[in-house]
Amino acid sequence: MSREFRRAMPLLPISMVMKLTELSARQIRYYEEHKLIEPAKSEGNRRMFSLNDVDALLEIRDLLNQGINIAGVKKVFDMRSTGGVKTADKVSISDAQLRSILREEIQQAQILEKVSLRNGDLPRIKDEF
DNA sequence: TTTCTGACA
DNA sequence: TGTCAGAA
Repeated sequence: MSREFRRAMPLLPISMVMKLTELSARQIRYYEEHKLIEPAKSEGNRRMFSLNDVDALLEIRDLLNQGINIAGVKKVFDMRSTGGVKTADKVSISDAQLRSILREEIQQAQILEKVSLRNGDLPRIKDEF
């Protein structure tokens, strides 16, 4: 079981992770703020990333590129650690996960649409007075 | 020199 | 998200 141990070893400085993941330091820190990753810290409060962190960041990047937001990424991660879909597909999200997320994305979009409609009504109402 | 945090656009 | 300032 030393494989896992090594993958969990915090070895890389943020500069390396930036190159490995194509992400900016700003983004990496932002994802950390949102608990998507939890890098270890070392001398002088510097972040040290493990290979697992890099993997996580790569997935976060892909998920984000698929149009999923931070909240969605969180759910995917939570679902993996929490419930059923443990191993298997790490390459691509399972259909169930994708649908679950998409469903909420659609709901959000609908809500936004309503909000914008309401805002659009305000000016009209004002004009009537 | 590199990275950190906080803040503004 | 990018970028800047000030500190370690």
